[in-house]
Amino acid sequence: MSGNTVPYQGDRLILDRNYARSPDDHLFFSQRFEGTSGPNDLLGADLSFTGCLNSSGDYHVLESSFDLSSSPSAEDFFGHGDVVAPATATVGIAIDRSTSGGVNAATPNSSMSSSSIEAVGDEDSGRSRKYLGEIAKADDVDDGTEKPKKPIKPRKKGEKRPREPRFAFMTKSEVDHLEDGYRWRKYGQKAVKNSPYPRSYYRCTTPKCSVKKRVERSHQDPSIVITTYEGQHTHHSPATIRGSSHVLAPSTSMAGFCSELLLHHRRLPSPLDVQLREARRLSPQSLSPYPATQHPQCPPDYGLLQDVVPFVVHHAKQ
DNA sequence: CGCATTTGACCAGCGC
DNA sequence: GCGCTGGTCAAATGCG
Repeated sequence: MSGNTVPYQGDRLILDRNYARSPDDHLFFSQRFEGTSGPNDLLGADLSFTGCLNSSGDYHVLESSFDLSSSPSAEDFFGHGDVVAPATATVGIAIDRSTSGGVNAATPNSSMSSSSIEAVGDEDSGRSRKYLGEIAKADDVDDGTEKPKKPIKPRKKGEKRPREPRFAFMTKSEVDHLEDGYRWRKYGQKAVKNSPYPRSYYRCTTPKCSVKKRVERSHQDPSIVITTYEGQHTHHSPATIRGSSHVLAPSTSMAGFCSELLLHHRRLPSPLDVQLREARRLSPQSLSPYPATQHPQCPPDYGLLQDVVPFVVHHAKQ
């Protein structure tokens, strides 16, 4: 795209490349921004930094994610209809590590995307592993010997571990683990190379739900939390069942993403709002066609939320 | 007591 | 083959 993206490319690319360690990680972006970017241009430039106002990294981050209206593939990703304005401190990064080779939109919900979402690989490699481990343990009982600490994994040689579709995004937040309406159990934490902040691993506590998410802070900007969802929820959000959320929770990781946006957004500081208004003023055509408080599908009092929520709800209902 | 978190160890994949 | 790193497991521990 244009050269004005270059100055901001640096730290953001570093940040994101920490995520995209394998070619598969790039898949989604490569496809989504095909024609505007080289295949290895992870997100940089081509995520349209139009309307950048100043050197605020956060703001550019916003722009990169939600300037969907100017992206030729915005509808490919979010489905047809309204486009959301960059009115949140959360930054979308789509990662699809599907091994199916297709362009699985990382939004595993037909209501959000017309792309077919196929089951990717086995149900849950980790769970399968555990399951196999349990079998191995059962076998160990027979010989009466001290069982090995780790189960034997009969995975075939050269068989690549299948990956669930992933969807990652960045959120400016002081808390690491954002509420998204689902219940998560932390099952691990690891130090991340080149980052002083550990990465936490969470798994949905709902039985038979294989969704996982990773949460880590950006070492570039510690105020940014990077959350990566993997897999699809097989159930509704408990929060939705309780009727405590505006989000319709269509049982997808995208729904989790959206609800997280929503929930988190209520904690955002107001300066962001100022930035966004200014962005609209300077570059209205690249942003939402609607004023921040007058989105046609949303009551006027939601403030910035409506730039995100109506879009989500609208598509979730379809 | 049941559930969640912590944490050290293990394993797979990848690059050299 | 080896080492590094990410991802996961599971026992120990904490907490309500």
